[in-house]
Amino acid sequence: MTDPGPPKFRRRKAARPGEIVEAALAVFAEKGFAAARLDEIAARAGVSKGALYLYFATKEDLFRAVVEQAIAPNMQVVRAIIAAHPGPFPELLGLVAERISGLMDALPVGGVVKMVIGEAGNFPELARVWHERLVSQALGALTDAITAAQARGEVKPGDARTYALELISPLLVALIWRETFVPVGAAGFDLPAVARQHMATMLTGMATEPAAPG
Amino acid sequence: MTDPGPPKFRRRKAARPGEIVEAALAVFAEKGFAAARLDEIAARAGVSKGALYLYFATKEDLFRAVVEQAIAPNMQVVRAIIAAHPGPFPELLGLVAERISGLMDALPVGGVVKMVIGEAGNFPELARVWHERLVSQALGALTDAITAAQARGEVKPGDARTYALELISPLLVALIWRETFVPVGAAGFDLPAVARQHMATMLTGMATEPAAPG
Amino acid sequence: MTDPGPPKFRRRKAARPGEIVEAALAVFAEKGFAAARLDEIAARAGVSKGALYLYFATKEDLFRAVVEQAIAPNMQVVRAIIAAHPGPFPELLGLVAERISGLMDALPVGGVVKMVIGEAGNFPELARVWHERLVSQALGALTDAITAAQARGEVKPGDARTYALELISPLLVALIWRETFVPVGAAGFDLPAVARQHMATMLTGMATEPAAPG
Amino acid sequence: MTDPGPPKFRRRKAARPGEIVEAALAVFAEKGFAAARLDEIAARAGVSKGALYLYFATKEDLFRAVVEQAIAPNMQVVRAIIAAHPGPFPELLGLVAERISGLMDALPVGGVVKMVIGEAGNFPELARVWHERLVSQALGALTDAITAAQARGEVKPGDARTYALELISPLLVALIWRETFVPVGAAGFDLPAVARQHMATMLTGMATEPAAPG
DNA sequence: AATGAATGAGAGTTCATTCAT
DNA sequence: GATGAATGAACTCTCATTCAT
Repeated sequence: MTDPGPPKFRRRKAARPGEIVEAALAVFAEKGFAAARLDEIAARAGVSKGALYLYFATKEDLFRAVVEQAIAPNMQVVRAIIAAHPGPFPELLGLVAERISGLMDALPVGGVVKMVIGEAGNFPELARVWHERLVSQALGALTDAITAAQARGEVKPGDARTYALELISPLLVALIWRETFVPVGAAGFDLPAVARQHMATMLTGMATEPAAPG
Repeated sequence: MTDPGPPKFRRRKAARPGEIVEAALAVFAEKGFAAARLDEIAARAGVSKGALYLYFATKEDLFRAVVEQAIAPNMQVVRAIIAAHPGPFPELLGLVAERISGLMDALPVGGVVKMVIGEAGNFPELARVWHERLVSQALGALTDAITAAQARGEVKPGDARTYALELISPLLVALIWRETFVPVGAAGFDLPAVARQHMATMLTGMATEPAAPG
Repeated sequence: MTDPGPPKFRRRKAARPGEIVEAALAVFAEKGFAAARLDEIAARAGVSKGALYLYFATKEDLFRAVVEQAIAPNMQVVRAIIAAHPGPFPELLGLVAERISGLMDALPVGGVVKMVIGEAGNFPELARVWHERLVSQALGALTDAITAAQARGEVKPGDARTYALELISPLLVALIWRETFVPVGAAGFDLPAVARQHMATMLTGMATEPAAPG
Repeated sequence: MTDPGPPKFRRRKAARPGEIVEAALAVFAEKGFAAARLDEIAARAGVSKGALYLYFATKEDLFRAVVEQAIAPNMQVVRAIIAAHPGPFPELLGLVAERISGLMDALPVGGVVKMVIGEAGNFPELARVWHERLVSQALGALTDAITAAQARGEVKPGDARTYALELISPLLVALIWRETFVPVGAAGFDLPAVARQHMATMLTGMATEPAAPG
């Protein structure tokens, strides 16, 4: 995301840390922090175990880098929600339905989410970073949009933050489901389909009653 | 040179395995499998490390016992859903709203859910057991009830399993949220309140006709 | 040397730390801190590598214990010097000559001295402890005795602390010599003999001139 | 991501090995062989770690070069003693007092001595070299001079080699003291002053008759 | 049944050494 | 010649597991 650096003749140098973080992400997401072996991370990154220490001081350091770096791609989700802010309510739901479920589907988010949930207790700072930079941003933007829609009379009264939770949760659970139960034979959920059906349900469920009350 | 230890009163023998599993549940839920230390489990159970091996052959065995034993209390949730099967649809939602959110709130489910999600990759058999005995039962019962309600014309067309997912997810996510982000300062969700609002929203959203008042 | 403790039935427990420190002293004295291998210490103590960690948290901790424990036996030297305090000067030299050279000869002091000199730079706290508890005590007691002898007119004017250094140094160097050059074929020095000759030389050299000056 | 490093001016090639040995001497003297890092040596020499291997095959090789090279400057001490050989005895002591203590004070001998003592056990060949080329030469020359003086009736009977030890030891110990205890707050010894007082004491102590004035 | 000192395989980490550039 | 990224053997340290008591 940052280092353009001088494209000198060093063959790998610049690419290495990225490759290592990528490999580490895969292993940490699969196994969790404690069960992940540096041997395996190194092997997947195609380097020796010692090479990891050229870029990261400890296993924890590498884990931190992984978790923090994993925020970046998911920021698109947050930005998408924030960008939708001022529009009418059905438009917001449409956005959530298509853009966000699409992103969740395309990016390797599932393993990361699983990893963050599983290690939050052992690495509270990272849980905090995820909350502050990503989750609370997304939930807050949605909440604000819903509050605005309520003020415009488009959405029923009710706790806006809870509405936001209601909107997002099925997508998240479908994602976690894919990581948790699909590998042992359960049928998965099609994220975009879930999103479409859920948004339709929520649109009806949250909308104020048609302008002509009995 | 070390701690004097607790007074050496004898303890009823039969209770030991249960106490151990209880202590192990707490530690596994907090740390995950690999990061959990048998030392800590033994200390919390008030027994020596060696005593664990009188009841469980390995750490994995103890973990399996924990995960399997943790299914039992949650079976109430499943049974509650199954029992509600034949009734009219709003009754079902009422049940989910009150009984299930209440159970989730009361039982120490959160840590267990986190643990299952986090370790599913490392212990697929356990993910399978949880899926087969608990999750798929609950989801299936709900799905069947929804299908029946659709057949009765009470619920709109749409994928019934997805509807079931939509119904349960916010409760699950609120639960995970409590485990993951509340400890680092985030505001929590009130499960019964979430359940009530969500069920109201879903009732309107899923109903065949605009929810007729009275 | 100290722990009487309850002579319970634990077979080894009480003796272990002492055995480990003893083995560690031998290896550290031979190799120095960094070159010493925990494998070798454990093997010499007749325990497994892991057992070291039942008693000492880290290699450094073990080293500290060794260096501190090594002070105790050498305290005899200090006490011998202090005890000699009030007597006439030739008596003091006699004491140094026989008692101290004998102790130095009998105790395994040489390796310890070598070790302290070699690691003082890497472990300043230990150098400080040795200085405060042992070396400075011994030198101070000798210095005081010399000052007193000067006041009584038995010893020539001159810096008393330097006189103390002059008195002890040949014994120390003979000790270091034994550790350093004897193993590669050099002839050693007989400590008691060195002490006797040196004390005779110093007695004459330090004494005030016979009462009748030219 | 890292340090920009020093400006890349080329450096005279021929000086390299010398600079490396100099830097290595400093680090080895400070830390000992095992605790010394080639990284640090390279950094202090202002070269890359790889460059060390252009001149020295292994760390041990470099250490050997350092220890052998460190003999050279100290040879002056030996030559000074040898040169004093034929003169009368008080002249010899005067030489030791002034020349040698001055050299010891001026040259960075202390660290080297500490290093040789500390590593003699791990590198016996080097202890041998030091003994043969330096220590035994110096001690032998002094011993010969003392034997000659005894033959001339200037010095009392007694073991000449022990007399030589008595003469040199306080200087050596004062040197070691400076390396070992002064850094942790102990008061140091002024080498020339120690030498002067000690030689005066020894002159009286060793002389055949009570030092005849004039 | 119960203990906890002891084990030892295996983990993370360091660092002398190598080699493509 | 010179670099410094990369290696891998060897180290310290951890912890599930065992066993004499």
